[in-house]
Amino acid sequence: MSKSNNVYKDAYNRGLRLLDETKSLPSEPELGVLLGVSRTTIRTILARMEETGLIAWNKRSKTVLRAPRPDDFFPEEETDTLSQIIERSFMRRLLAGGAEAGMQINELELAREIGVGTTSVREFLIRFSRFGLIEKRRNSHWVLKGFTRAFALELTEIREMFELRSAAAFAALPQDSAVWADLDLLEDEHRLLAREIATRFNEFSELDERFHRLIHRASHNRFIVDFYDVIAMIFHYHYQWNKAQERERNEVAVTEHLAYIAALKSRDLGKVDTACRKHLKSARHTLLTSIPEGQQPQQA
Amino acid sequence: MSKSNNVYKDAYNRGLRLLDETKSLPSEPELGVLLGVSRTTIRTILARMEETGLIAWNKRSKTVLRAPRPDDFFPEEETDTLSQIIERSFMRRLLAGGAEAGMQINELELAREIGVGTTSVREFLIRFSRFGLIEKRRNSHWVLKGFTRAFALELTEIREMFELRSAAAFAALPQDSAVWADLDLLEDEHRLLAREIATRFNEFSELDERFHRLIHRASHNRFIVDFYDVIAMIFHYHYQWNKAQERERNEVAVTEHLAYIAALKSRDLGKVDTACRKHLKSARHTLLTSIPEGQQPQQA
DNA sequence: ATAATGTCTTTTATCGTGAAAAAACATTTT
DNA sequence: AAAATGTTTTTTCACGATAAAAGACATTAT
Repeated sequence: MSKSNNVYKDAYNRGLRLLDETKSLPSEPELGVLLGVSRTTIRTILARMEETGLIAWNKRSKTVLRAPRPDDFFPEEETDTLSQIIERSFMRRLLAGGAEAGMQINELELAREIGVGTTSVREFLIRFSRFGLIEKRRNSHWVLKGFTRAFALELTEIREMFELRSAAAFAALPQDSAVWADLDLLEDEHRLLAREIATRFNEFSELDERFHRLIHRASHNRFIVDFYDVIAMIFHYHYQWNKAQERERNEVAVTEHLAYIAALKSRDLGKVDTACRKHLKSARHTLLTSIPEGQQPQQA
Repeated sequence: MSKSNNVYKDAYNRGLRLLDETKSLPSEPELGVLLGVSRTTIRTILARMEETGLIAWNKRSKTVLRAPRPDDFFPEEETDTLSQIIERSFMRRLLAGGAEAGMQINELELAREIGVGTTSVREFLIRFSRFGLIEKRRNSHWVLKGFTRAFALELTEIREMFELRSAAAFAALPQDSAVWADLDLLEDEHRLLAREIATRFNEFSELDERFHRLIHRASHNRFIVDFYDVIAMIFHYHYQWNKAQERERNEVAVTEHLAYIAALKSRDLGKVDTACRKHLKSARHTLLTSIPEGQQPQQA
């Protein structure tokens, strides 16, 4: 097993959804753009669609024969990239207990446990190291620094610095900038979510990320934009294992976002600063209270 | 050739220097700590030292028989890590011209050109990506973003934010903190260098890095500390290819550092801020003037 | 009994290999 | 002739294998 065909399977699944909408599929290059894969993969997909009787394929003509059934789809778990699989596996071990700071990480063991090659694990760890949770000892093992209170504080310190700056840059953007329309759209989504927060509170995470990324992008600084990956990763996994008061948390956050948006639209730097600080403060507080006390970082 | 023994060769070379100082070598574990390698490697080193008649080795006794000659040392280029080799090779291509922004980077081609496996190149690129100069297209090639004016501006923006904060944290450190002694030592080195700047100006880089790292460490924030790696990398390579006005540049910088150090020692936050800003401003200016104008980033 | 040396086992670093996917080139269709 | 399809080549991704290096265990010396 040298390389899984998850790119094909994922694109195939997404391709199935196109069948509902049209009576015949567009050209191969067009499909490639639509699904974000190469023509090679598109042709593999079309070949299978023909095989399973979904379409009749002859050169340019790709006629839809029937609507896709649930069993036409590849199972979800087969569409994940290896690095997603490794990441999930690793994060589960890290957050779902038993991961002490200072612990050493064994590439070979991890690889065996997850059932993948060592190369993939190595590459994952290298990529993951930028999150500041692990560190490599020169030609030796990796060391886990732990998801500690210190980590959360260091993370939020940078986050606050970056976001305050980005928010100020955002407010200073000219009126004809496209971001204002994006902001309006996000505002509407926030309003909608606020109204139905009782049932849809779990949809907030995704909205939250889009909102903050929009703001960070105004900094026009790749280091600031990229740093949001660290924040997003931490929030994503952390709140997956910590659902305490999720509804209340998100309800408060939506309200703060709306105030923050209003401040941005006022373009009054003072108001922006206040609203931003208020939101960041409660975000930090939420994160910190969810980390057990007394957990001290063990540094060499 | 599955793995070069550069760890051994480098440790061996460093080990040779120990022979000048003593008549007999310490125990194997002690040597391991001294040279930063495992006992396995120490024993390989001792075996060779015995073979070449440098020492007489019998269990605990490791008597020095003769002083090492120049030809006892392994050639410098054999002591480099693969990633160092790849990095140098890559940076030469990047900085020494011909590297347009938007250009695509081919792992296989790079690997062939340097004469290493693709895995090592891949791992290097992943590690290197945190410097913000390259970017990966999802399951496809890497794209060079280029060492442009925009890059330099984004880099210095973060640098200034981080250093101002670190400097303030430094000045606020209690009098009994060990850093003040470190600062005194660095001050002495600066004074010494300032006196002999005419001949030793090329030694400034190394001192510069140590000084700024000391300050950044005061932030107690891993993201700030780690970010200095980006700065150090850029400065290291950039000034290796750009020696224009090196002496003048460094002369000014030494003076600014001394003022900066004095400000820190005064523990007056206003003075620290002023001195720090002044130095950072001239550092930015120096970096920017060395980048050709009109070179625009090509973004998708 | 502590700390060294001697020996054996495990892990890391790197390569070559092969399938998946992308990209390039050639041919046909509109 | 522009854009599609058909075909071939190249590149990326991931694995298992192997030597270097680290680490663990057993034995011996002080």
